[in-house]
Parts: sequence; C-alpha cells; structure tokens
Amino acid sequence: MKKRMSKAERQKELKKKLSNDPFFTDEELTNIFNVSIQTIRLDRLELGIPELRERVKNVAEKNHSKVRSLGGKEIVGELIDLELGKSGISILETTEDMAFEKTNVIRGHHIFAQAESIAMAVIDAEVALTGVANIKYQTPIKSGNKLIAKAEVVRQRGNKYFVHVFIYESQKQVFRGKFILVSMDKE
Amino acid sequence: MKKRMSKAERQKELKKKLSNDPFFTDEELTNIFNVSIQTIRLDRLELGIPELRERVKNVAEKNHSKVRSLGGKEIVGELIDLELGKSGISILETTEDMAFEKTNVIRGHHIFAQAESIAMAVIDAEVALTGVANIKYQTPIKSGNKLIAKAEVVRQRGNKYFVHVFIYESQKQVFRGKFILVSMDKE
DNA sequence: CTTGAAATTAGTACCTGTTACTAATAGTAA
DNA sequence: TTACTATTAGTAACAGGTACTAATTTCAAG
Repeated sequence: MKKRMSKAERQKELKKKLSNDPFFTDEELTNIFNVSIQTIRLDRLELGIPELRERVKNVAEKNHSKVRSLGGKEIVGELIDLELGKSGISILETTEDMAFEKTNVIRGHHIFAQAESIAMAVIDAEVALTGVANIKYQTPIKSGNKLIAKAEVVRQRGNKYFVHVFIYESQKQVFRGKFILVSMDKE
Repeated sequence: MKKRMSKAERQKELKKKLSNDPFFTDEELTNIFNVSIQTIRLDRLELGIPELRERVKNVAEKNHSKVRSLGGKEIVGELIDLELGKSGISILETTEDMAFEKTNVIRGHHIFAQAESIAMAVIDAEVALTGVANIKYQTPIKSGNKLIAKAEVVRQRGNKYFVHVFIYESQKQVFRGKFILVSMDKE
C-alpha cells in the first residue's frame, strides 16, 4: 500500500480493514495507509470507529457472554428439570448465529446437540458417550424460537442406556431421536 | 465480600474470579477483596495473571482466529475435495475443546456436524436442510485426531437427496450416516 | 513483651494508546 | 488569488497499568 488514495477510498478501506481485523493500533495504520496518525484518528472519528482497546473489548465481550452455543459448555440448552436416571427437560433459545444466513433455518446439529446433551444429562453416570442415534427431523425451525427438549430413559441394560428425546417448538414436535448411551464410569 | 481472607485464599478466589470473568480492573478488584491496589498487583504478579488489557486481548484473539468450530462457519471441517452433486471429502482436526474434559472423548455433535456439513456441501443446490438422518457412531474418538469424512450422493428424487457419509480416523471407520436432504432452491 | 519475617500499603516515575483540543500547513477548485 | 478542504503537528490529560523503592502493619515464635 504505497499509493495515497482519496479520503473516501481510504476511509472505506479503513473500515473494511478494521472490521475483519480490529487489532491494529493507529500507529500501525499510519504505515498501512501512509498518512499521519492525526488523519487516521480523524477518519475513525468520522466513521465512528472506537479506539483499539474498545474494539478489542467488544470482540472479547461478544464471544465471552455467548453461551458458547457449542463446544465450551457441557450442556447445550438450559436444564430446567432433571430426574437423574429417569427424565429431563431443557430449553434452547435459538439465535441467528445458529441458523443459515440466507434462510434463517436452524442448522441441524444445534438441534442434535441439544438432544444429545439432554440425553446424556439424564444418565446417572459420570461420563457417557453416544453409541447409536436414530433421529428424525420433522420441521425446519426458524431462529428466534424456543426449543423444548424432553428426554426419557426407557431402558437400561448393563452400562447401556436407551433414551428417547423429543423436541417441541410451541406444542409442535420438531425432532425425535433414540439414543443409546454407554456409560464409562470405571475405566 | 467484606471479610479479609488469607493470602492463599484470596489468591485462589482471584484466580477463579478472573478466569470466568477477565473484565475486572485492579481497582474494581480492590473493592471486591477489600485490599489495596498494590496487593492485587502483587497477587497478579505472583499468579502470573496479566493486566486487564492483555486478558481482554487474549479472549478476543482466541475467539477471533478460531475457525468457530460450530455456528459461525457454514462448513465444519476443511473441504479438501468436492465434486458437486456427486461426492466430497473434508478433514476435521479435533481439538480439546471439542471433547469432554474428563475423558478427552470428542462430543458426538461435532462429528455429526462434520458429517451434516459435508453432506450439504455436495448437494448441488443453494440451500439444503437435513430432513432425516440415520446415524451410527462406532468408536469413541479422542481429541487431537484427524477425522476424514467422505460423502456420496446415492440417489436424487425431485428435491430430495440421499447422501451417505462415512468418517474415518486413520483408516478406521468411526461413523456412518445416511442423510436425506431437501433442497429449497425456489421458495 | 519483643523481635523478625511476611504481608500489605504508599508513593513515584514511566509506558501505551488513546481523546480532545488548537493551530499551522498543503492541496485544489473557482 | 482566494476560499475551502484535507492533512499534519503539537500539547495536555486520561486509564490502566509496570517496575521499583520504601514504609507500615500483622502476627507468630522466642
């Protein structure tokens, strides 16, 4: 980036640059755009772009408060009732970032994760592992809806548990699945 | 938090507090623990906890660069081969945060997500939705392993696609699933 | 009670990446 | 040439620290 571009162009570039990488200091930006630090600051002011620390904080806060939809938490959805070894209920508030951008339809694995999650929660064992699952999605679900998952232990044989999970969205069943979970209590 | 606790106790609390909420300034911490700011700084020094800005930056960086294992990206795993409408291959590098803390066994939905993802990728249609999936997990997978998913379109009827997905970990099959995907090209 | 070490507090200089402001200079179009 | 915009320069102040020195408090053991 040697050339000096026009103000408008520079600001457009600046905006883009910072939106997909907010970690630049003003000083680093002076080298990139080959203008003085004052110009950069003026640009940020005009564009309403906050300072580095604010930008970084925003990124951090966004990803911190998020219930870590998947991966982090051991349970997907909010556990609202649990009878260990028998049954359990969980609620999952679906959000935009669980859906396909174009259609707003919730991606299947989120629903699956909620189901798997509640299925494992009801098992009265330290650690469980999904062995086999026979699942059926019934309706596409748009983001913004609350999903209520009900799990029931239907049978137990040795360290194998058979759990049925049904997920509803405003009375309508939208998912059902049969999970076979294997406890691995003693290694 | 009125009481003055022992040094050891305070440091334990401090560590915990900052690990699940890194956004406190030293000054805020003085109020929480009812000690001087110097003590807080000494504690952080002894515990090797960096300053607020560093902590925030770390959170931001972690969640920024991360391939957003699930949710963000439209594809889970790295697409390495694709013949649209026919077949596709993807690789997923499993990491610790996809696994259960205690056992290091990868959580089922990550595997499912990879499978669903590659299944949808091979479909020659703008948007697809998982209709029915009949899946089987075969072996527990420890984190750190590479999963290779192969998807194949076996049949197409109207806007319904039948896709088989197999996932392997070093030659061994660890998952198989049959997906029925419904394209929703024209609303 | 006294002494000595650990723990805590105080205080200062300095650092980064800024905001907020004032003022000078360069570029450009009428 | 003039008027106006864009850019640059420079300074004071701020938050949230680091790094260091030094004083003060606490508290248990002799």
